[in-house]
Amino acid sequence: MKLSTKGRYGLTAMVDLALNAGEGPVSLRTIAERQGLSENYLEQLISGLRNSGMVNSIRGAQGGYVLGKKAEDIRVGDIIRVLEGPIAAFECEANDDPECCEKLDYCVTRTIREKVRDPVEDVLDSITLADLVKDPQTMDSLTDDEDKPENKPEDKADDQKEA
Amino acid sequence: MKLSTKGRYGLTAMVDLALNAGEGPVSLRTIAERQGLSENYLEQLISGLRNSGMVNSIRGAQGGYVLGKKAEDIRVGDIIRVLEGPIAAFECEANDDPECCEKLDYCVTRTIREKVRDPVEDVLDSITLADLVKDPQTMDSLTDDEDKPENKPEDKADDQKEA
DNA sequence: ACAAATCCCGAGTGTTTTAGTAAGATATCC
DNA sequence: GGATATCTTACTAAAACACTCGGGATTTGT
Repeated sequence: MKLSTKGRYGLTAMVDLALNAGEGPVSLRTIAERQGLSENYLEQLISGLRNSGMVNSIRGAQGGYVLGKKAEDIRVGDIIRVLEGPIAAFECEANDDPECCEKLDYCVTRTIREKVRDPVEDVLDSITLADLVKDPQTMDSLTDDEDKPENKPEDKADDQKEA
Repeated sequence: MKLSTKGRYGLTAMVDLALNAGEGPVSLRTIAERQGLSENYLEQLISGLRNSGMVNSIRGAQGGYVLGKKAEDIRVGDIIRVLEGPIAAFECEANDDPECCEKLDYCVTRTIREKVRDPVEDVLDSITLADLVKDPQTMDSLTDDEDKPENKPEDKADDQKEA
């Protein structure tokens, strides 16, 4: 479930681009250097973003990349989908027959698929690049927690590695 | 970003268990057969779930697994975290120094991390196993909540302080 | 025209993760 | 005691990951 470097680097690059929108193209070398990423690797990642129209490229010296649309029209979900494939994909395990679920009394894949996938995608699609470069307080409508306790629940249910 | 089979199989098994709650232990073989999964593989996955207290095991003949808490107290986010590690993890790329972001004018990782991670986790944590086994229409409150700003996912009397 | 900068593209590579299989040990019911 | 289960560890083929590398195409400045 965690984002791989593809998603992280790509999202980072997009935010960098958004921060520098309207100031001419930004080269991959510039992004790679100030974000501490591999330029060559970033090249591969951004090609998908270019193909999907989220960035435009300007070739040649003094070239680089610019956002292909307004930051508020680029959704985080779109970026993730391009870089990492479908979000929270649940596929029927039995086979590709869409009716297989009907035959199995206990096939729960479809239920999970319908109920979990969409809300997650909705959240990612509700956040745009513009949201990511806005000042923190304007993000409150998304996080909705000005009085968030932020207490770490003491159940450490996520470490089966150590111990 | 997509769930691996670990998350899918584990979630599927948990839903299966929830559907059969109160009817005695369910063996992995039973789950594996009716969901079309590998029993041996499922064994490995469920051990993490057991260690975190989400399922209890009964050994021996006629043994199996039962939910360790009520279905409404088991969050999908918890299951995913146990099986797949932290959700939507963004780590600082530079190093582990929490102050590294302060030094880089353009380090955007922290921004993304804070703004994207929490909403996704919130969604996953707002869906419980009970939601997944409920009839479809009762799930509407989760999927079309974009026009109800007042309906924040308040802590619905969940005591995640299990002994 | 030429060199430098830059995007573009595909191939190659070491490491890690995935998605299991397999086998044996332990515990419980009948 | 035997059948049924959980538990635990070890092993592995294949895929994905996270790059590196080399070369080609395009534009800019001189």
